[in-house]
Amino acid sequence: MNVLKDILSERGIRPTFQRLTVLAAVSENRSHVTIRELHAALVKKIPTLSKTTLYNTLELFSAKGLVRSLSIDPGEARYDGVVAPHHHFYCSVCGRIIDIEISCPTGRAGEIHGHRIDEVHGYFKGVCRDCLARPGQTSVPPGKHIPAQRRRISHA
Amino acid sequence: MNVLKDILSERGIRPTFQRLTVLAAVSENRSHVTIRELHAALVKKIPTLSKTTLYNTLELFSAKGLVRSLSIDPGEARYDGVVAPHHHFYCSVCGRIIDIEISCPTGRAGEIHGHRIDEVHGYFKGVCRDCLARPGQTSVPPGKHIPAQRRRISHA
DNA sequence: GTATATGCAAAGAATTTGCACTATG
DNA sequence: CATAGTGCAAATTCTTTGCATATAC
Repeated sequence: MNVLKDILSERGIRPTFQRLTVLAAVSENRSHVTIRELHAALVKKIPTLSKTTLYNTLELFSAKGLVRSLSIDPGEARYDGVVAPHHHFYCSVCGRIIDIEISCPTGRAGEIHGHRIDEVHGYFKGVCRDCLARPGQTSVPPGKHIPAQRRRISHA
Repeated sequence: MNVLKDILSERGIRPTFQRLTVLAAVSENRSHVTIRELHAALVKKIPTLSKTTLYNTLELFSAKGLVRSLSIDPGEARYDGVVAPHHHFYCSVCGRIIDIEISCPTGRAGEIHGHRIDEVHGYFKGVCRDCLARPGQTSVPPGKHIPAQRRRISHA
């Protein structure tokens, strides 16, 4: 647990209890959490935790390169604890995000046409293997956006 | 103008005046418009045009492959009239989106690890050439998100 | 002790929904 | 005429802001 404290200190971030808890959650968890999910999970440990703190903390972490902010899910930001270059697959049926382990050679350049590149994002949209297999869901039209509220499908 | 009508009819979309106007605007305009921008531009032609219709129309067009919905700009969806595969560059200072004319070979596959791929999105975040050149703006920290309201910078 | 972080409540903005009205085939 | 599209207003949801309190150094 002192490792996390060092990670923050090294980057000039005050290691508060909230920040350490968030960093632990995002690092362990291999998933791509939303503020909402993270808040729901962490209020169990910190009952007074506010979403404001989560917004502040995750933007700070993102600026310091500790997490990556994903704009895949329309209408809700997601955060990835894995900073190493990789791509993502977004399932338009269940809303799940799956890691795709390829990296873009072009992004390494650091600049394109004079524009400074800070981040490289690659993602694919479609229907995931599980949703394709699930009967009655096979004919989902491409490009259809499913709002967050009615997208909760368990992949048990 | 009858060409646009045919484009819609061919895909089983009723060619209403609103839809034809939207299709014309998105096709001509090489930019990546938001609902807000599109509404501001089109109320001049159709004073009664509602944002609801724009949301409906653009989602329909996206589902039919006439436009591509971009989730690059955090907090606001953008629509691209160019469907051909290409990437995008998002400037975190001015919020502008610039086309990057490279295409991803992996995306052509149609499927990855059993997941069906409908769309391929690649984008880079950073600071654009113009904003780098503008004095006093050169030290923008990477990853910082600028809300839409205070991001209006003219590139005249 | 001072600067910074947290948390609450309220404000702001994008998107969705319900329903009456209108236009298309 | 019947079906499908449009538009208004209200509701929802995500995100940001202001300020008082609490915490780290």
